[in-house]
Amino acid sequence: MLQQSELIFDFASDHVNTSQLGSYSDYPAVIVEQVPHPHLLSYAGLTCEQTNAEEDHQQLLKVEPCESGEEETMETLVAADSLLNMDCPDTLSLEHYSQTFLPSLGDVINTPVTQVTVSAEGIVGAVDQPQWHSLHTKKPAAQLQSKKRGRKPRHRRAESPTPNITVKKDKYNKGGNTLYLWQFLMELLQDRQVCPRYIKWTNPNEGIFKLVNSKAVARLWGKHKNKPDMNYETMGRALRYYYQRGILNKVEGQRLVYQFTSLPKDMIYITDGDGTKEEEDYDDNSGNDEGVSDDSDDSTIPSSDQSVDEEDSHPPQKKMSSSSVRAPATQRTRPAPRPTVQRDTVLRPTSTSLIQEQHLPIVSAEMLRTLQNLPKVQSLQPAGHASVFKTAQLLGSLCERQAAAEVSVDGKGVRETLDEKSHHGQKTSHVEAPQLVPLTNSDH
DNA sequence: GATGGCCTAATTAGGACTTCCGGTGT
DNA sequence: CACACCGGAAGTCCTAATTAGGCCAT
Repeated sequence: MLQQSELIFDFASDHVNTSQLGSYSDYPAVIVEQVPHPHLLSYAGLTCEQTNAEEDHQQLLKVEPCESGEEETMETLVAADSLLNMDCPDTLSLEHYSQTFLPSLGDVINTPVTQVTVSAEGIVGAVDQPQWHSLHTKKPAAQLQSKKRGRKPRHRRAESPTPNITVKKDKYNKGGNTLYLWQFLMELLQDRQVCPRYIKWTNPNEGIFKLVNSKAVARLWGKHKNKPDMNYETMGRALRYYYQRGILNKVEGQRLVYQFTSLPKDMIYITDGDGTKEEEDYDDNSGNDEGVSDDSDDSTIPSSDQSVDEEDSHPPQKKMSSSSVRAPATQRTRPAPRPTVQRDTVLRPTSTSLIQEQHLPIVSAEMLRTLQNLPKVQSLQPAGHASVFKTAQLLGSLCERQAAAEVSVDGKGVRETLDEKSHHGQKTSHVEAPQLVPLTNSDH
Protein backbone atom coordinates (compact mmCIF):
# COMPACT_ATOMS: atom_id res chain seq x y z
CA MET A 1 0.00 0.00 0.00
CA LEU A 2 1.24 3.35 -0.78
CA GLN A 3 1.14 6.36 1.23
CA GLN A 4 -0.99 9.12 0.09
CA SER A 5 1.79 11.50 -0.36
CA GLU A 6 3.93 9.18 -2.34
CA LEU A 7 2.19 9.22 -5.54
CA ILE A 8 1.33 11.74 -8.05
CA PHE A 9 -0.82 11.22 -10.98
CA ASP A 10 -1.18 13.06 -14.08
CA PHE A 11 -4.53 13.19 -15.51
CA ALA A 12 -4.25 15.21 -18.57
CA SER A 13 -6.18 12.99 -20.84
CA ASP A 14 -5.30 15.06 -23.79
CA HIS A 15 -2.47 12.65 -24.14
CA VAL A 16 -4.58 9.61 -24.18
CA ASN A 17 -3.27 7.15 -26.58
CA THR A 18 -6.36 5.67 -27.97
CA SER A 19 -4.56 2.84 -29.57
CA GLN A 20 -3.35 1.81 -26.19
CA LEU A 21 -6.70 2.21 -24.68
CA GLY A 22 -8.11 -0.04 -27.19
CA SER A 23 -6.21 -2.86 -25.71
CA TYR A 24 -7.46 -2.29 -22.23
CA SER A 25 -10.66 -4.05 -22.33
CA ASP A 26 -10.31 -5.23 -18.84
CA TYR A 27 -11.10 -2.61 -16.35
CA PRO A 28 -9.81 -3.35 -13.00
CA ALA A 29 -11.90 -2.54 -10.06
CA VAL A 30 -10.92 0.67 -8.50
CA ILE A 31 -9.87 0.30 -4.96
CA VAL A 32 -10.41 3.53 -3.30
CA GLU A 33 -9.18 4.25 0.10
CA GLN A 34 -11.25 6.74 1.90
CA VAL A 35 -12.11 8.50 -1.22
CA PRO A 36 -13.48 11.78 -0.15
CA HIS A 37 -15.57 13.01 -2.93
CA PRO A 38 -15.69 16.62 -1.97
CA HIS A 39 -12.06 16.46 -1.30
CA LEU A 40 -11.28 14.90 -4.53
CA LEU A 41 -13.29 17.47 -6.25
CA SER A 42 -11.57 20.11 -4.31
CA TYR A 43 -8.31 18.60 -5.26
CA ALA A 44 -9.41 18.34 -8.77
CA GLY A 45 -10.25 21.92 -8.60
CA LEU A 46 -6.63 22.61 -8.46
CA THR A 47 -6.37 21.01 -11.77
CA CYS A 48 -9.39 22.50 -13.31
CA GLU A 49 -8.13 25.83 -12.31
CA GLN A 50 -5.06 25.25 -14.16
CA THR A 51 -5.26 28.61 -15.67
CA ASN A 52 -4.58 29.95 -12.28
CA ALA A 53 -1.63 27.75 -11.93
CA GLU A 54 0.71 30.52 -12.63
CA GLU A 55 -0.26 32.39 -9.58
CA ASP A 56 -0.45 29.33 -7.45
CA HIS A 57 2.54 27.80 -8.90
CA GLN A 58 4.97 29.15 -6.49
CA GLN A 59 2.86 28.38 -3.59
CA LEU A 60 3.65 25.42 -1.58
CA LEU A 61 1.73 22.97 0.35
CA LYS A 62 2.44 22.13 3.82
CA VAL A 63 1.57 18.79 5.19
CA GLU A 64 0.07 19.10 8.52
CA PRO A 65 0.07 16.33 11.00
CA CYS A 66 -2.76 14.02 10.38
CA GLU A 67 -5.44 13.87 12.89
CA SER A 68 -7.62 11.27 11.44
CA GLY A 69 -6.90 8.69 14.04
CA GLU A 70 -6.57 5.00 13.90
CA GLU A 71 -7.43 4.44 10.32
CA GLU A 72 -4.88 6.91 9.33
CA THR A 73 -2.34 5.24 11.49
CA MET A 74 -3.09 1.87 10.14
CA GLU A 75 -2.90 2.99 6.60
CA THR A 76 0.27 4.79 7.22
CA LEU A 77 1.83 1.77 8.73
CA VAL A 78 0.69 -0.32 5.87
CA ALA A 79 2.14 2.24 3.58
CA ALA A 80 5.40 2.09 5.38
CA ASP A 81 5.37 -1.62 5.19
CA SER A 82 4.83 -1.54 1.51
CA LEU A 83 7.35 1.11 0.97
CA LEU A 84 9.94 -0.94 2.68
CA ASN A 85 8.72 -4.29 1.61
CA MET A 86 9.74 -4.00 -1.92
CA ASP A 87 10.74 -7.59 -2.16
CA CYS A 88 7.20 -8.69 -2.03
CA PRO A 89 5.77 -8.79 -5.52
CA ASP A 90 2.25 -8.96 -4.29
CA THR A 91 2.46 -5.85 -2.32
CA LEU A 92 1.59 -2.60 -3.82
CA SER A 93 4.90 -1.13 -3.09
CA LEU A 94 7.00 1.65 -4.29
CA GLU A 95 8.66 -0.80 -6.52
CA HIS A 96 5.44 -1.71 -8.10
CA TYR A 97 4.56 1.86 -8.28
CA SER A 98 7.71 2.55 -10.10
CA GLN A 99 6.98 -0.16 -12.55
CA THR A 100 3.86 1.57 -13.54
CA PHE A 101 5.17 4.99 -13.11
CA LEU A 102 4.23 7.28 -15.89
CA PRO A 103 6.10 10.45 -15.35
CA SER A 104 5.08 13.28 -17.50
CA LEU A 105 6.74 16.36 -16.30
CA GLY A 106 5.38 18.45 -19.01
CA ASP A 107 1.89 17.40 -18.39
CA VAL A 108 -0.67 19.52 -16.89
CA ILE A 109 -1.60 17.93 -13.71
CA ASN A 110 0.89 16.77 -11.27
CA THR A 111 -0.65 16.53 -7.95
CA PRO A 112 0.24 14.32 -5.09
CA VAL A 113 -2.71 12.38 -3.93
CA THR A 114 -3.32 9.07 -2.40
CA GLN A 115 -3.88 5.85 -4.09
CA VAL A 116 -6.27 3.79 -5.96
CA THR A 117 -5.53 0.24 -6.58
CA VAL A 118 -7.23 -1.13 -9.55
CA SER A 119 -8.35 -4.57 -10.33
CA ALA A 120 -10.52 -6.01 -12.98
CA GLU A 121 -13.38 -6.76 -10.75
CA GLY A 122 -16.18 -4.66 -9.71
CA ILE A 123 -16.55 -2.34 -12.60
CA VAL A 124 -19.71 -2.57 -14.46
CA GLY A 125 -19.01 -3.50 -17.97
CA ALA A 126 -15.56 -4.75 -17.33
CA VAL A 127 -14.33 -7.28 -19.76
CA ASP A 128 -11.65 -9.79 -19.14
CA GLN A 129 -8.43 -8.69 -20.51
CA PRO A 130 -4.93 -9.67 -19.59
CA GLN A 131 -2.93 -6.59 -20.34
CA TRP A 132 -2.36 -5.72 -16.77
CA HIS A 133 -0.52 -8.89 -16.23
CA SER A 134 1.49 -8.71 -19.33
CA LEU A 135 4.12 -6.57 -17.72
CA HIS A 136 5.33 -9.53 -15.82
CA THR A 137 4.77 -12.29 -18.26
CA LYS A 138 7.78 -13.67 -19.95
CA LYS A 139 7.99 -14.72 -23.46
CA PRO A 140 8.37 -18.38 -24.09
CA ALA A 141 11.95 -19.35 -24.52
CA ALA A 142 11.16 -20.82 -27.88
CA GLN A 143 10.03 -17.47 -29.10
CA LEU A 144 13.01 -15.76 -27.67
CA GLN A 145 15.37 -17.71 -29.80
CA SER A 146 13.21 -18.09 -32.80
CA LYS A 147 14.41 -15.45 -35.16
CA LYS A 148 17.46 -13.48 -35.87
CA ARG A 149 17.20 -10.52 -38.07
CA GLY A 150 19.35 -7.67 -39.01
CA ARG A 151 18.31 -4.13 -39.00
CA LYS A 152 19.29 -0.79 -40.31
CA PRO A 153 20.60 2.07 -38.33
CA ARG A 154 17.93 4.23 -36.89
CA HIS A 155 17.39 7.71 -35.78
CA ARG A 156 18.63 8.98 -32.56
CA ARG A 157 16.53 8.39 -29.56
CA ALA A 158 14.79 11.14 -27.69
CA GLU A 159 17.09 13.08 -25.49
CA SER A 160 17.32 12.78 -21.82
CA PRO A 161 14.81 14.70 -19.80
CA THR A 162 17.61 16.50 -18.12
CA PRO A 163 19.15 18.90 -17.44
CA ASN A 164 16.01 20.90 -17.30
CA ILE A 165 14.19 18.08 -15.69
CA THR A 166 11.56 18.16 -18.24
CA VAL A 167 10.50 14.80 -19.35
CA LYS A 168 9.33 14.34 -22.83
CA LYS A 169 5.98 12.90 -22.43
CA ASP A 170 6.29 10.89 -25.57
CA LYS A 171 8.79 8.83 -23.78
CA TYR A 172 6.96 8.44 -20.58
CA ASN A 173 3.48 8.15 -21.78
CA LYS A 174 4.19 4.96 -23.57
CA GLY A 175 4.45 2.70 -20.68
CA GLY A 176 7.72 3.83 -19.27
CA ASN A 177 7.97 2.98 -15.67
CA THR A 178 11.35 4.20 -14.63
CA LEU A 179 11.51 6.02 -11.41
CA TYR A 180 14.60 8.10 -11.42
CA LEU A 181 16.61 8.67 -8.36
CA TRP A 182 15.68 12.29 -8.16
CA GLN A 183 12.07 11.35 -8.44
CA PHE A 184 12.54 8.78 -5.79
CA LEU A 185 14.04 11.36 -3.50
CA MET A 186 11.20 13.70 -4.18
CA GLU A 187 8.79 10.99 -3.33
CA LEU A 188 10.59 10.33 -0.12
CA LEU A 189 10.47 13.98 0.69
CA GLN A 190 6.75 13.80 0.33
CA ASP A 191 6.43 10.66 2.31
CA ARG A 192 5.89 11.10 5.95
CA GLN A 193 7.18 7.65 6.60
CA VAL A 194 10.64 8.75 5.72
CA CYS A 195 10.51 12.51 5.86
CA PRO A 196 11.90 13.96 7.99
CA ARG A 197 13.11 10.81 9.54
CA TYR A 198 15.50 9.73 6.85
CA ILE A 199 15.41 12.63 4.54
CA LYS A 200 14.16 16.09 5.15
CA TRP A 201 14.02 19.55 3.84
CA THR A 202 16.49 21.90 5.31
CA ASN A 203 15.50 24.77 3.11
CA PRO A 204 12.42 24.08 1.08
CA ASN A 205 12.58 27.52 -0.38
CA GLU A 206 15.65 26.57 -2.27
CA GLY A 207 15.02 22.91 -2.67
CA ILE A 208 17.68 22.00 -0.21
CA PHE A 209 17.30 18.73 1.54
CA LYS A 210 19.39 16.57 3.74
CA LEU A 211 19.84 12.86 3.83
CA VAL A 212 19.35 12.52 7.51
CA ASN A 213 19.96 8.83 7.33
CA SER A 214 21.95 8.33 4.22
CA LYS A 215 22.23 4.62 4.68
CA ALA A 216 18.54 4.20 5.06
CA VAL A 217 17.81 6.25 2.01
CA ALA A 218 20.37 4.34 0.04
CA ARG A 219 18.92 1.09 1.12
CA LEU A 220 15.47 2.19 0.19
CA TRP A 221 16.80 3.14 -3.17
CA GLY A 222 18.54 -0.16 -3.43
CA LYS A 223 15.39 -1.98 -2.59
CA HIS A 224 13.55 -0.05 -5.15
CA LYS A 225 16.13 -0.84 -7.77
CA ASN A 226 16.53 -4.36 -6.58
CA LYS A 227 20.11 -3.68 -5.75
CA PRO A 228 20.64 -5.13 -2.33
CA ASP A 229 24.21 -3.94 -2.27
CA MET A 230 23.24 -0.37 -2.74
CA ASN A 231 24.93 1.97 -0.36
CA TYR A 232 25.30 5.64 0.02
CA GLU A 233 28.54 5.68 -1.84
CA THR A 234 26.93 4.21 -4.87
CA MET A 235 23.83 6.26 -4.62
CA GLY A 236 26.01 9.26 -4.07
CA ARG A 237 27.72 8.64 -7.35
CA ALA A 238 24.39 8.75 -9.07
CA LEU A 239 23.63 11.93 -7.22
CA ARG A 240 26.89 13.41 -8.37
CA TYR A 241 26.02 12.67 -11.93
CA TYR A 242 23.05 14.88 -11.34
CA TYR A 243 25.38 17.79 -10.85
CA GLN A 244 26.47 17.57 -14.42
CA ARG A 245 22.94 17.31 -15.61
CA GLY A 246 21.73 20.22 -13.62
CA ILE A 247 19.31 18.28 -11.54
CA LEU A 248 21.05 18.60 -8.25
CA ASN A 249 23.57 20.85 -6.69
CA LYS A 250 25.72 20.12 -3.75
CA VAL A 251 25.39 22.44 -0.85
CA GLU A 252 28.87 23.47 -0.05
CA GLY A 253 30.16 22.76 3.37
CA GLN A 254 27.25 20.68 4.46
CA ARG A 255 27.43 16.97 4.44
CA LEU A 256 24.60 14.96 3.02
CA VAL A 257 22.90 18.10 1.91
CA TYR A 258 21.83 18.51 -1.68
CA GLN A 259 19.74 20.94 -3.59
CA PHE A 260 17.22 20.34 -6.27
CA THR A 261 17.58 22.80 -9.05
CA SER A 262 13.92 22.45 -9.83
CA LEU A 263 10.91 21.41 -7.90
CA PRO A 264 7.42 20.43 -8.79
CA LYS A 265 4.75 23.01 -8.68
CA ASP A 266 2.64 21.11 -6.30
CA MET A 267 5.32 19.59 -4.21
CA ILE A 268 4.11 18.73 -0.80
CA TYR A 269 6.53 19.86 1.78
CA ILE A 270 6.54 17.80 4.84
CA THR A 271 7.90 19.79 7.63
CA ASP A 272 9.06 18.39 10.87
CA GLY A 273 7.06 20.81 12.84
CA ASP A 274 5.56 17.68 14.19
CA GLY A 275 8.95 16.25 14.54
CA THR A 276 10.34 14.07 17.16
CA LYS A 277 12.96 14.87 19.63
CA GLU A 278 15.41 13.09 17.47
CA GLU A 279 14.46 15.16 14.53
CA GLU A 280 14.73 18.25 16.56
CA ASP A 281 18.18 17.17 17.39
CA TYR A 282 18.87 17.20 13.74
CA ASP A 283 17.55 20.63 13.58
CA ASP A 284 19.69 21.59 16.43
CA ASN A 285 22.57 20.57 14.30
CA SER A 286 21.24 22.03 11.19
CA GLY A 287 23.13 25.15 11.88
CA ASN A 288 26.26 23.54 10.69
CA ASP A 289 24.70 20.36 9.44
CA GLU A 290 27.96 18.70 9.90
CA GLY A 291 27.53 15.05 9.84
CA VAL A 292 25.09 14.37 12.57
CA SER A 293 23.21 11.75 10.79
CA ASP A 294 21.23 8.82 11.82
CA ASP A 295 23.53 6.50 10.03
CA SER A 296 24.79 4.72 13.00
CA ASP A 297 22.54 1.75 12.75
CA ASP A 298 20.97 0.06 9.83
CA SER A 299 18.33 -1.22 12.09
CA THR A 300 16.85 2.17 11.89
CA ILE A 301 15.58 1.15 8.52
CA PRO A 302 12.26 -0.44 8.95
CA SER A 303 12.33 -3.63 7.08
CA SER A 304 9.33 -5.08 5.43
CA ASP A 305 8.38 -7.11 8.40
CA GLN A 306 9.42 -4.78 11.07
CA SER A 307 8.15 -1.48 10.04
CA VAL A 308 4.95 -1.73 11.89
CA ASP A 309 6.52 -3.13 14.95
CA GLU A 310 9.15 -0.58 14.81
CA GLU A 311 6.65 2.14 14.59
CA ASP A 312 4.79 0.68 17.42
CA SER A 313 7.85 0.19 19.44
CA HIS A 314 8.91 3.73 19.20
CA PRO A 315 8.06 6.07 21.89
CA PRO A 316 5.26 8.34 20.89
CA GLN A 317 7.51 11.10 19.84
CA LYS A 318 9.13 8.78 17.40
CA LYS A 319 5.96 8.26 15.51
CA MET A 320 5.81 9.69 12.12
CA SER A 321 3.70 12.68 11.85
CA SER A 322 1.43 11.05 9.36
CA SER A 323 0.35 8.44 11.74
CA SER A 324 0.14 10.42 14.83
CA VAL A 325 -2.54 12.33 16.48
CA ARG A 326 -0.84 14.98 18.32
CA ALA A 327 -1.09 18.46 19.50
CA PRO A 328 0.10 21.17 17.25
CA ALA A 329 3.74 21.88 17.28
CA THR A 330 3.19 25.02 19.17
CA GLN A 331 2.01 23.01 22.10
CA ARG A 332 5.04 20.89 22.36
CA THR A 333 6.96 21.14 25.53
CA ARG A 334 10.06 21.73 23.51
CA PRO A 335 9.45 24.40 20.98
CA ALA A 336 10.98 23.71 17.67
CA PRO A 337 13.84 26.07 17.03
CA ARG A 338 13.74 25.53 13.34
CA PRO A 339 13.46 28.67 11.38
CA THR A 340 10.24 29.36 9.69
CA VAL A 341 10.57 29.23 6.01
CA GLN A 342 8.31 30.75 3.53
CA ARG A 343 7.31 27.41 2.23
CA ASP A 344 5.83 26.54 5.51
CA THR A 345 2.99 28.75 4.62
CA VAL A 346 -0.12 26.74 4.46
CA LEU A 347 -1.59 27.61 1.19
CA ARG A 348 -4.74 25.77 1.72
CA PRO A 349 -6.76 26.29 4.79
CA THR A 350 -5.96 23.66 7.29
CA SER A 351 -9.50 22.52 7.26
CA THR A 352 -9.18 21.72 3.62
CA SER A 353 -5.75 20.30 3.70
CA LEU A 354 -6.06 17.25 1.59
CA ILE A 355 -3.45 15.26 3.23
CA GLN A 356 -4.35 16.23 6.64
CA GLU A 357 -7.94 15.32 6.50
CA GLN A 358 -7.91 12.10 4.68
CA HIS A 359 -6.44 10.07 1.98
CA LEU A 360 -7.04 10.78 -1.57
CA PRO A 361 -6.81 8.12 -4.14
CA ILE A 362 -3.76 7.73 -6.16
CA VAL A 363 -5.09 6.78 -9.44
CA SER A 364 -3.30 5.18 -12.20
CA ALA A 365 -3.33 7.76 -14.88
CA GLU A 366 -3.47 5.07 -17.43
CA MET A 367 -6.24 3.32 -15.63
CA LEU A 368 -8.16 6.48 -15.41
CA ARG A 369 -7.76 7.10 -19.04
CA THR A 370 -8.90 3.64 -19.68
CA LEU A 371 -11.79 4.03 -17.38
CA GLN A 372 -12.76 7.28 -18.85
CA ASN A 373 -13.01 5.75 -22.23
CA LEU A 374 -15.29 3.05 -21.12
CA PRO A 375 -18.67 3.79 -22.59
CA LYS A 376 -20.37 2.89 -19.39
CA VAL A 377 -18.00 4.95 -17.42
CA GLN A 378 -18.33 7.83 -19.73
CA SER A 379 -21.96 7.83 -18.96
CA LEU A 380 -21.02 8.67 -15.44
CA GLN A 381 -18.92 11.57 -16.35
CA PRO A 382 -19.74 15.09 -17.10
CA ALA A 383 -19.19 16.22 -20.59
CA GLY A 384 -15.99 17.72 -21.68
CA HIS A 385 -12.41 16.78 -21.64
CA ALA A 386 -11.05 14.45 -19.12
CA SER A 387 -10.05 16.02 -15.93
CA VAL A 388 -9.54 15.26 -12.39
CA PHE A 389 -12.98 16.54 -11.88
CA LYS A 390 -14.29 13.84 -14.06
CA THR A 391 -12.11 11.39 -12.35
CA ALA A 392 -13.38 12.42 -9.02
CA GLN A 393 -16.89 11.85 -10.08
CA LEU A 394 -16.01 8.61 -11.64
CA LEU A 395 -14.24 7.42 -8.58
CA GLY A 396 -17.03 8.57 -6.47
CA SER A 397 -19.49 6.55 -8.44
CA LEU A 398 -17.30 3.54 -8.47
CA CYS A 399 -16.62 3.80 -4.83
CA GLU A 400 -20.25 4.07 -4.06
CA ARG A 401 -21.01 1.08 -6.16
CA GLN A 402 -18.31 -0.87 -4.53
CA ALA A 403 -19.39 0.14 -1.13
CA ALA A 404 -22.96 -0.72 -1.83
CA ALA A 405 -22.01 -4.04 -3.28
CA GLU A 406 -19.74 -4.98 -0.47
CA VAL A 407 -22.04 -3.90 2.27
CA SER A 408 -24.79 -5.86 0.73
CA VAL A 409 -22.72 -8.98 0.58
CA ASP A 410 -21.05 -9.33 3.88
CA GLY A 411 -20.86 -5.98 5.44
CA LYS A 412 -17.22 -5.71 4.90
CA GLY A 413 -15.78 -2.38 4.17
CA VAL A 414 -14.98 -1.45 0.68
CA ARG A 415 -11.41 -1.07 1.42
CA GLU A 416 -10.98 -4.39 3.02
CA THR A 417 -12.60 -6.25 0.26
CA LEU A 418 -10.88 -4.37 -2.43
CA ASP A 419 -7.58 -4.78 -0.76
CA GLU A 420 -8.20 -8.44 -0.91
CA LYS A 421 -8.76 -8.15 -4.58
CA SER A 422 -5.68 -6.17 -4.98
CA HIS A 423 -3.72 -8.98 -3.48
CA HIS A 424 -4.85 -11.25 -6.20
CA GLY A 425 -2.53 -9.66 -8.58
CA GLN A 426 -4.75 -7.11 -10.11
CA LYS A 427 -3.33 -3.91 -9.15
CA THR A 428 -1.62 -0.96 -10.47
CA SER A 429 -0.62 2.41 -9.47
CA HIS A 430 0.54 4.96 -11.86
CA VAL A 431 1.98 8.22 -10.97
CA GLU A 432 3.39 11.05 -12.84
CA ALA A 433 6.51 12.87 -12.18
CA PRO A 434 5.88 16.25 -10.84
CA GLN A 435 5.87 19.19 -13.05
CA LEU A 436 8.94 21.04 -12.12
CA VAL A 437 9.70 24.63 -11.98
CA PRO A 438 13.15 26.08 -11.85
CA LEU A 439 14.21 27.01 -8.43
CA THR A 440 15.48 30.38 -7.79
CA ASN A 441 16.14 31.92 -4.52
CA SER A 442 13.44 34.40 -5.05
CA ASP A 443 11.09 31.98 -6.56
CA HIS A 444 9.75 30.66 -3.32
C1' DG B 1 0.41 -14.65 -56.91
C1' DA B 2 0.79 -9.68 -55.87
C1' DT B 3 -0.18 -6.13 -52.87
C1' DG B 4 -1.15 -3.70 -48.73
C1' DG B 5 -2.22 -3.33 -43.88
C1' DC B 6 -1.62 -4.89 -39.37
C1' DC B 7 0.73 -7.19 -35.70
C1' DT B 8 4.58 -9.13 -33.37
C1' DA B 9 9.11 -9.95 -32.17
C1' DA B 10 14.04 -9.07 -32.83
C1' DT B 11 17.44 -5.82 -32.61
C1' DT B 12 19.97 -2.10 -30.84
C1' DA B 13 21.17 2.75 -29.38
C1' DG B 14 21.15 5.32 -25.63
C1' DG B 15 19.83 6.79 -20.94
C1' DA B 16 20.32 6.04 -16.19
C1' DC B 17 22.36 4.35 -13.26
C1' DT B 18 25.90 0.83 -10.80
C1' DT B 19 30.36 -0.63 -9.62
C1' DC B 20 34.96 0.16 -8.78
C1' DC B 21 38.61 2.96 -7.95
C1' DG B 22 41.97 6.45 -6.33
C1' DG B 23 42.09 10.56 -4.34
C1' DT B 24 40.93 14.74 -1.19
C1' DG B 25 38.75 16.99 2.64
C1' DT B 26 36.67 17.13 7.26
C1' DC C 1 40.37 6.62 11.37
C1' DA C 2 35.82 7.00 9.53
C1' DC C 3 33.14 9.19 6.64
C1' DA C 4 31.66 12.35 3.05
C1' DC C 5 32.73 13.76 -1.25
C1' DC C 6 34.64 13.91 -5.95
C1' DG C 7 34.95 12.30 -10.67
C1' DG C 8 36.86 8.92 -14.23
C1' DA C 9 36.06 4.59 -16.38
C1' DA C 10 33.70 0.60 -17.52
C1' DG C 11 29.84 -2.17 -17.03
C1' DT C 12 24.78 -3.41 -16.45
C1' DC C 13 20.04 -2.91 -17.02
C1' DC C 14 16.18 -1.18 -19.11
C1' DT C 15 13.42 1.24 -22.47
C1' DA C 16 12.12 3.14 -26.79
C1' DA C 17 12.68 3.19 -31.54
C1' DT C 18 13.05 0.77 -35.52
C1' DT C 19 12.16 -2.72 -38.73
C1' DA C 20 11.73 -7.43 -40.72
C1' DG C 21 8.77 -11.14 -41.11
C1' DG C 22 4.31 -13.46 -40.60
C1' DC C 23 -0.45 -13.38 -41.26
C1' DC C 24 -4.60 -12.07 -43.38
C1' DA C 25 -7.74 -9.75 -46.55
C1' DT C 26 -8.41 -8.07 -51.01
